[in-house]
Amino acid sequence: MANLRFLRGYNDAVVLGLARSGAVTRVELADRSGLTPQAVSKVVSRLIVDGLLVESGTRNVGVGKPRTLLKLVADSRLALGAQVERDELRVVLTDLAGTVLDRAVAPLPRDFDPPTFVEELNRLVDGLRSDRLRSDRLLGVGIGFVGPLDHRTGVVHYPTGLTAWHDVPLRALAEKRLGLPVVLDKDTNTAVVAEAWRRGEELRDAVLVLVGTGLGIGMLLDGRVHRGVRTNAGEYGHTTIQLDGPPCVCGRSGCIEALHNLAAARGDLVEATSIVGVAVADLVQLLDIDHVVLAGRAVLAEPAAYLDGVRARLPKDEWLPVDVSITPLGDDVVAAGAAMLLLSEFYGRPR
Amino acid sequence: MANLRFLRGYNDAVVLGLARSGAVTRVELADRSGLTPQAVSKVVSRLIVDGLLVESGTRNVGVGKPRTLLKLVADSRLALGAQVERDELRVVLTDLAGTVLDRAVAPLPRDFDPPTFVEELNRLVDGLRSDRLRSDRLLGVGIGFVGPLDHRTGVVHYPTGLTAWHDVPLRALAEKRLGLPVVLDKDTNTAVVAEAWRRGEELRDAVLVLVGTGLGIGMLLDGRVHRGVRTNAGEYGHTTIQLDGPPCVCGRSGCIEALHNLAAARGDLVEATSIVGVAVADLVQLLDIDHVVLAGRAVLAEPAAYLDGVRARLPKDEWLPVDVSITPLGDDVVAAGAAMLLLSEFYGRPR
DNA sequence: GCTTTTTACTACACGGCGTTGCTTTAATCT
DNA sequence: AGATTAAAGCAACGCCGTGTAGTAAAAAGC
Repeated sequence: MANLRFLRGYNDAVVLGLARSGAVTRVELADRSGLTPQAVSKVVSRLIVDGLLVESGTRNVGVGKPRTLLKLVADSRLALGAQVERDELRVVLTDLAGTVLDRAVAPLPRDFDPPTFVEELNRLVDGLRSDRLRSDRLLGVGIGFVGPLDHRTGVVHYPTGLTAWHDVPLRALAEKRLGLPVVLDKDTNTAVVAEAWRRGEELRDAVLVLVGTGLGIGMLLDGRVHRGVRTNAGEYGHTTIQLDGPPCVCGRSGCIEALHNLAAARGDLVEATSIVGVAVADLVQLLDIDHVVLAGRAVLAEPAAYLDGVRARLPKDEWLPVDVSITPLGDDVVAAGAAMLLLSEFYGRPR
Repeated sequence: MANLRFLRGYNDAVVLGLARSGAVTRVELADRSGLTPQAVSKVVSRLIVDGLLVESGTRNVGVGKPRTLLKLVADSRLALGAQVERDELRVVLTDLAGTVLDRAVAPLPRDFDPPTFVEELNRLVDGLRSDRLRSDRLLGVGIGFVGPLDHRTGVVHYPTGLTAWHDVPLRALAEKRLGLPVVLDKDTNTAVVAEAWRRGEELRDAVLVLVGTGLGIGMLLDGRVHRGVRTNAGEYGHTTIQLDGPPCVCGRSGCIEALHNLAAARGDLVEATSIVGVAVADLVQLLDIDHVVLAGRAVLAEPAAYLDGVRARLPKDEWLPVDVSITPLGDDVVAAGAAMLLLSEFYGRPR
């Protein structure tokens, strides 16, 4: 279905998305969005009334009236984002521009259960929002969890190592306890949302590779996060890369994750990064993406080695340059992305 | 950009897409599209005026006025589709429902050049359109070509084995010679369009695996064909599946295609189909799709074996059933999909 | 220093979109 | 036969982006 409300929301999101990249003018917005100048004027005035944009000076580009610069009011809306790992909970506060303003980290007990988790989440969230936060600016909380889970219904299915989590309606539980809107997604997806939200239209086809104890990816395809039929896409760690390779915990053998972890365990960094490199090269060919972002504990421990390992394995065709980088958000990428996922529910393009 | 014309085109396409699956009523269209009954009435009356739909009887579902059945006028619009292989050109005529009405096949000379090809294409197209075709119903021609090529600009880059094809603006050449709108896409993409167009909303996340001399895939993700930044996505044949495997023509080693072709060459059908099965299982995990369609000369020669090989390797989790099938379009799938790609340019959802 | 030109931006009427509220039509139920 | 139920159409409406025309503010020309 598509109606006029959809139309307006869509165009508002397009303009706001362009404004996120930095100071712009109405004329540039019209050029880059394809909207007419009048439509841009209307959209911009709506956004100014809502406090999301402000005029900030002028820019002269030749003869004629100088263009009015428009700037995002980054702190007009804020969101919290949480990363849930098997041993740790991290919550960050970000603004509309995707800047991390504050963070809190707490350990989680071994094999924690849902009530324990929700209480701990509430404690960290309260700590972050009490400080300087007028509550009307805080939009909600995003949660990046390990899969499998269902993004649409907000239910955690049965993550390995967390025995008390079978079909837990986490979004509903958290919304009730926190009194705030909550969105739930896989950690790899929130991580790629972080990159997409911050870099805007520039990033349309990208993969974020999260290398920790496992190896998962978040896919941004044609500007949208690809989640698959059951929010389960991105399970790349258990892709076969050596048909007759060593057995893996997943039951199959020769998986990327198994080979990588074996190499890493015996201290063979070159081999470990090379396996990630081959795997990423395969992805680039399969999906035809132009950006690869590396993240996760393993990568952040040896960023240069992983960068080299991946870059060395990529196809060298000059007409297909692939940009490989380490996430500038570091350990915050999953939590910050969860916050931006929530921002995008309010200010991203409607579905 | 999104304006009112976009809005109308979008809703028209939604309704027409639902009507493609078979006879429907306005009430059902409203339910399934999310549009209000009144909006559906307006859309339907537009489509009836354009000759795309007709009322055809009533269906009684209880008390009250019976629902009016609406039927797609399948032959109100027609399109031609071409498949270009290294030794053969195939052109088919399809209607709005995706039914193949007629076909023509001709051999192509070894390492044919663009002018030769365009002439041969024109000859086959003329043969098909002279017969019974009032030209106002024929919308244009779609071409499924081997990659790499650029779907947006309609330029063929440099397919291996065709030395005269370096950056050839095939879409422009063909449009000029045929006097019809032309779209160009990779053969794997047109093939998956064929499945998507025929099966409608039912098919939203699927992969079509085309096994011939090479192994390529077409990806339908969230209802849209994923082409990647440079229309080059789907090069799955050269994905590494055996790190220390035999060298491949692509310069790397242990590629799916190399291993499959080696097994097939030595007549080991079990091994060949098993390799495709592992590769497809990897894809299902990575992309979280629920439909896999097998196609291509190798598959059509041994359909049962490939079906078994793939089904045996898929994860058995009951909550993730994956439907595996052989394309019912057989050898026509690429050409028919090219025709449907052209239909979708006119009657599919606008971008 | 004044006018002209160029460019940025906006006020307003308009056509087109889906929506709302009501009416008409055509079945079944009592 | 009348009541009830459901489908579908009609008309008024609110809101969307657009087209036209106008205003504002700078540089350029003389």
